[in-house]
Amino acid sequence: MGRHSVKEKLRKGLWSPEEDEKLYNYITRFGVGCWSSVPKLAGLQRCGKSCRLRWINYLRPDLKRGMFSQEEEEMIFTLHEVLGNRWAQIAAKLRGRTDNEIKNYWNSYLKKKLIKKGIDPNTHKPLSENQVRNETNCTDKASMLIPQLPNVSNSAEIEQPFHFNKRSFNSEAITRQLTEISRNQLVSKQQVFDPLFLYEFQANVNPIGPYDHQNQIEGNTNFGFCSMPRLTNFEHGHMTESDFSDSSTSRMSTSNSSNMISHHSSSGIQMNQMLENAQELIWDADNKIDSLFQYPYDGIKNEEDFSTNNPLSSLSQDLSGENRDVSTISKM
DNA sequence: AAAGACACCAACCGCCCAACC
DNA sequence: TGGTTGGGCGGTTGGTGTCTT
Repeated sequence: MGRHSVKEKLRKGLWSPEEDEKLYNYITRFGVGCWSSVPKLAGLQRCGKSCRLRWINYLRPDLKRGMFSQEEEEMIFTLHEVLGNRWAQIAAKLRGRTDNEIKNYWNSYLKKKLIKKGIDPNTHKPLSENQVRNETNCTDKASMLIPQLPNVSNSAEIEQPFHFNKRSFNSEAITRQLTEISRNQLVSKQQVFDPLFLYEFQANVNPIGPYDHQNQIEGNTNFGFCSMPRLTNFEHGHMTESDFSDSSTSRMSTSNSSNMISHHSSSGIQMNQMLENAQELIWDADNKIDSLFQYPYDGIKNEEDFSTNNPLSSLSQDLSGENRDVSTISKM
């Protein structure tokens, strides 16, 4: 930071749709070479670092965003127990999620949930009674805001409407969903090609092939940027019920959207074993996690096994006893 | 209806490390 | 070998929306 010239007037704060468009167009066209040169080449009044962050946390086409699935919550919980606050490493195991997103989710939701369960979010060990009392006092209001939901042990139950409070069902949340939809519209138009292509040509920038990126970009000139989540997209009046459910369904169907996740998920036995393996390798977190995920995955093939054998299952169920997805709300 | 409290999250900050010269 | 630069990361902040009183 602070390495740019003081004379330069660099913008800060929220990104405008125009800025997003410039950055997106530039990266999709030329890939990422040197972040420090990106703003200049893309015509942005931002520092390279800011561009990088914006791309990684928001514009990247392979971002999943939306609500976290049960599997993802379990993954985060398990990984955090082993890795601690190494959000980047945790994010690396959750494709489509950013470290920032996971960090925020942890701090705003999972942490409180753990405390409420009497578990120290730092150590993942039970809090003493005093600690529980103190923590609970500190987070009473927050706890009350966390929806009290029935445990969900199978996907069918997830489909059922969950109890929600005002906070879990508000226009802000929906607006975020809509923003996500808008962003997806942008991205989906790009996904006539390999969604991961960017990574490929980041490594080997070639604006021409193997894809004709220019044509793709030019063919996508009418995508809608929506960079400021809370200011979008009602005003456009484009949100139809089908839009809404389509998008939420895509997130809701964890069998689809979390294929990537289930790729990392496993049966309870495997998960248990993985955790044990990981804990034995505590001196080397990277190796630990790699060992966690070195097993072949074919999704959670037996959720009963998972629930029965995974020591974290009861918590996980409680943690993710809801699938806080607007699709369930939309059914109400 | 208004003001304060609270929650969420995008973005920033500052540090660290590796690569380069 | 030491200085500079760029990228990555975790912690923190500030803006905004919602809820409560």
